[in-house]
Amino acid sequence: MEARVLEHQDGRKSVDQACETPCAIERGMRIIGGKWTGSILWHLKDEPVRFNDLSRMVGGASKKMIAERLRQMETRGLVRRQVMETKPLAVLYEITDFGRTALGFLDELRHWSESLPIENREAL
Amino acid sequence: MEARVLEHQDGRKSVDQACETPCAIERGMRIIGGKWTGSILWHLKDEPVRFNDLSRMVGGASKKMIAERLRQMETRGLVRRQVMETKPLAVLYEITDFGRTALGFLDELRHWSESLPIENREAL
DNA sequence: TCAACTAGTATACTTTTAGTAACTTAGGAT
DNA sequence: ATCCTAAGTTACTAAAAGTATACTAGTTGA
Repeated sequence: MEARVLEHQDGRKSVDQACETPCAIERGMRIIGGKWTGSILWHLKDEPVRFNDLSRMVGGASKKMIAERLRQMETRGLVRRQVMETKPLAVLYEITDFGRTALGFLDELRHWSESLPIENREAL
Repeated sequence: MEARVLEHQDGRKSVDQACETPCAIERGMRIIGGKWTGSILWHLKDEPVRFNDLSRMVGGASKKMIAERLRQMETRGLVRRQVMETKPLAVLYEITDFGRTALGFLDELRHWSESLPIENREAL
């Protein structure tokens, strides 16, 4: 993280401790920063939610997107899928303990986002 | 944020207070969650940085990406571009006070990301 | 019987984003 | 002359994300 620019005697430059490739912030963003990922996780924070209810909650995202994200989040261990063998079968998505560890900064992000001036909100 | 599922007498369902379209978390992600945006901002936290130095610091991103992101961040008020009329002209990018307000959760994200188990780090 | 629900999948198509690589314009050093 | 630097831009390609419709197959209620 502490990248420093070095200047050689011959004028060439190089960067010490550059983020070779994705540094921590970038890696984190790739796990939690995907479109809809944060929203979905947030909506699961209180209780397990069924697929269709979830897609109703996350306005703007199509079922295809919700399904794709949920698969991805499942393989990454953020959510758990459980099938309830009830009459009209129900599939519940539940946040995992690991998923819960991400709620902290999602909440910070939410606060930050809500405090934004109008012009920044508009600029979605 | 507090979406609730309502069941009507006739069996139809709807969601109360659904995230009509992008809720706070989603909006925030669209401002700060773009690819490289977080990294770039983070690298500006200590001091203004020149364009090429920045692109060396943010490994993996091309100059085109850095330039695009910087333009976007500039219009969103996260960074400021200042041209120094020195012999070989220098362009400095500086974080704004507004940009600074985002450093809090970027740091949280960094902590979270660094604490991830290997299998999640690999899954970039 | 009809319509709406469940949890998706399938298909097709468009748009947006990300990525590479080469190029520009101008100065400085070897 | 030739190469390096700065700060980008341009052209093109590839991949991701989006839309929208239709479909499965079984359930429930009017």
